[in-house]
Amino acid sequence: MRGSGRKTAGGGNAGATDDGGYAFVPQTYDPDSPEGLRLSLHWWLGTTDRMWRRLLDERLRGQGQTHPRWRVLAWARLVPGITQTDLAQRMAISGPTLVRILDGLAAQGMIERRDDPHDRRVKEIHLTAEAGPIVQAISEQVRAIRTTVLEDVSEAELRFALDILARIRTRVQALRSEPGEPLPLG
Amino acid sequence: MRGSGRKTAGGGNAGATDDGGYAFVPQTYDPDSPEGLRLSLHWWLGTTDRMWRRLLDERLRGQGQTHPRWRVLAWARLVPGITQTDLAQRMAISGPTLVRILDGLAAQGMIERRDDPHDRRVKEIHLTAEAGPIVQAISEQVRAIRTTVLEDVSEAELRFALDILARIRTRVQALRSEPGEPLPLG
DNA sequence: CCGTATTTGTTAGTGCCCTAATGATTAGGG
DNA sequence: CCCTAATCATTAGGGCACTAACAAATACGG
Repeated sequence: MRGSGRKTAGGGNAGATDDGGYAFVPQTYDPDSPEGLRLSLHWWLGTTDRMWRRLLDERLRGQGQTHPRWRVLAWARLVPGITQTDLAQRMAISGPTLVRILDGLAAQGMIERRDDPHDRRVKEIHLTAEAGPIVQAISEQVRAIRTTVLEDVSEAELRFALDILARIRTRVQALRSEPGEPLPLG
Repeated sequence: MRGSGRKTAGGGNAGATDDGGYAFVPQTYDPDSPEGLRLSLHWWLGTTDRMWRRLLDERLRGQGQTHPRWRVLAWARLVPGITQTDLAQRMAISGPTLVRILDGLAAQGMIERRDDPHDRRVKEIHLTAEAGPIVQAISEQVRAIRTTVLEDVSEAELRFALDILARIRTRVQALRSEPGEPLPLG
């Protein structure tokens, strides 16, 4: 079927099952060694997230939306009149990135930017009247997908996974704070 | 400092610590409820991956590289003469995406595309001579970062996390195979 | 009160990711 | 043999993410 064997040296724990092309892990190490486990976790963390996001984008495309656009709509419903700076922080994206997403949603007529009466620098984000039922429908759909995706993970396992992720983030942040010495090769 | 309190309704489990703006979780539910746990896991799965990737991009920028570019270089070293189709599958990205990355690396003189002598459609990807020491240095740096990031996660926990991620992917794939019924709202 | 610093949102430019469509080449069936 | 189907790489175009630089407005210190 796929990958006719040409130049297929090295790693990859691909079995016989067709997983849509997500089997390969670039491992030069024993997959059961600590080093191989760490490599695998990095790989599958990113790959699992990307697959999940792709599923959402696929389902939302029928409603003319995408995952980032949907997140804006969800926040705009939860906090009517939210400012762009606040929104960007909550979504953990930069200001310019948010501007593009808002431009697209405004062009669709889903949101509108209103001037803040107290501070003329600020703009309030509001859902339009037409957006209401669409946001409601997407909300239920997204929740159903999330429930199904995590159906095989118990509550205790969810807490444990969250704890592991938090430990990883702590280390990542510690490294980001460090200067990061340059490599010794011009 | 940040988020002066204007229109700060709804969720967010932001504490007093400055975490760089990654604290907000869009929760309309009790964070300790199963629903809130599922929402949190989805959020932190994506956020943790993005933070880790950003750290790598930041450290690799000094070498004129990025995370995706580095992954190409790693594969090209492991499988000399790998084809673009094979490479795209192993990286789990699309063909056109890979073409752009290869264009950038070729412009840097890090890789070169050679014609396959047996099949004139195919092109072999090879590292250039100058790339060798750079790839070696980056390899060690990336491995060191990965080891540090996962320092607080035991081997048993790594296996457990990999198992949970695999269960999630199984469900995601099952949903992607389904037709995905359209929402009932024009 | 005035000049400077900060905040808000924008544009410009780069990179990565996708789908759809195209050209070139190879493989296969009648 | 020839015509069609499949495969490999590319181009075209859209969306999301970033940094850098900027205009407008507000806040603040002297």
